[in-house]
Amino acid sequence: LVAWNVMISGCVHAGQDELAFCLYCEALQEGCAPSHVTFVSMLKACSGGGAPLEGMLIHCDVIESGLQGLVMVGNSLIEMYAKCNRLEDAAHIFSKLSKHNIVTWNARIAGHAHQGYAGEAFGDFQRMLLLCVEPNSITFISILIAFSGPGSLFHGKVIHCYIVEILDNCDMPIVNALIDMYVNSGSFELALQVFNQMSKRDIITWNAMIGGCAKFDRHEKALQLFEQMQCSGLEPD
RNA sequence: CCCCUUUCCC
Repeated sequence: LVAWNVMISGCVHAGQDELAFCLYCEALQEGCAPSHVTFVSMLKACSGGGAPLEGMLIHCDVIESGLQGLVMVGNSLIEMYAKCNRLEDAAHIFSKLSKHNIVTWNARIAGHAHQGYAGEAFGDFQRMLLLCVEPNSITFISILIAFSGPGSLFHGKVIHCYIVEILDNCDMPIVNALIDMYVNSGSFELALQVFNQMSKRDIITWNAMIGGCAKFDRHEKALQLFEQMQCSGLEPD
């Protein structure tokens, strides 16, 4: 079983979703009982390709296996339905899951955020805080995605302040998400301000900021940053 | 083998 899981998760990581399906079917035909690891990988394969029908088939197998109560499996089901644009089904899984951990909340917040339901995402965020679930980096990134759009600059700033207030040092992915939020919310100046204040930058930081320059027609600034990036020793990708 | 996340592509 572990051998099957290694191959299946390997395919999913490599983006070979259909191959993962073939292997999954073969494993079943050989009488192998899938484990929660198998399901997590297979549900990810369905999310990646936006394959709700396959996802539902896997969901049926999950129920048959009796593993549907495991929080990891539930989280993967929520993610799969959210990525297949089926937020109602994701919500249904969420409500039936007795144990919600930080990943469960993050999956829901990210699901709402990516589909433009900023209010829902923020509501989830507030509810998890009320339940005293500690937000982590991924929570903050997900809520920033919710407010990455025209007209949400104010909310984005509020979240930014909140993050600064409760975190003494944000890690790079959060700051990268902040830059992206400001770019998409229409404030090039604030994005640049955050960028300039960073002590460390990775390739995503540079890409986000250079892409931001392009969106605001600041081509000379984009070129300048591009050169600066290479001076800092990073290769463009 | 082990669930959620940020740039770009789609």
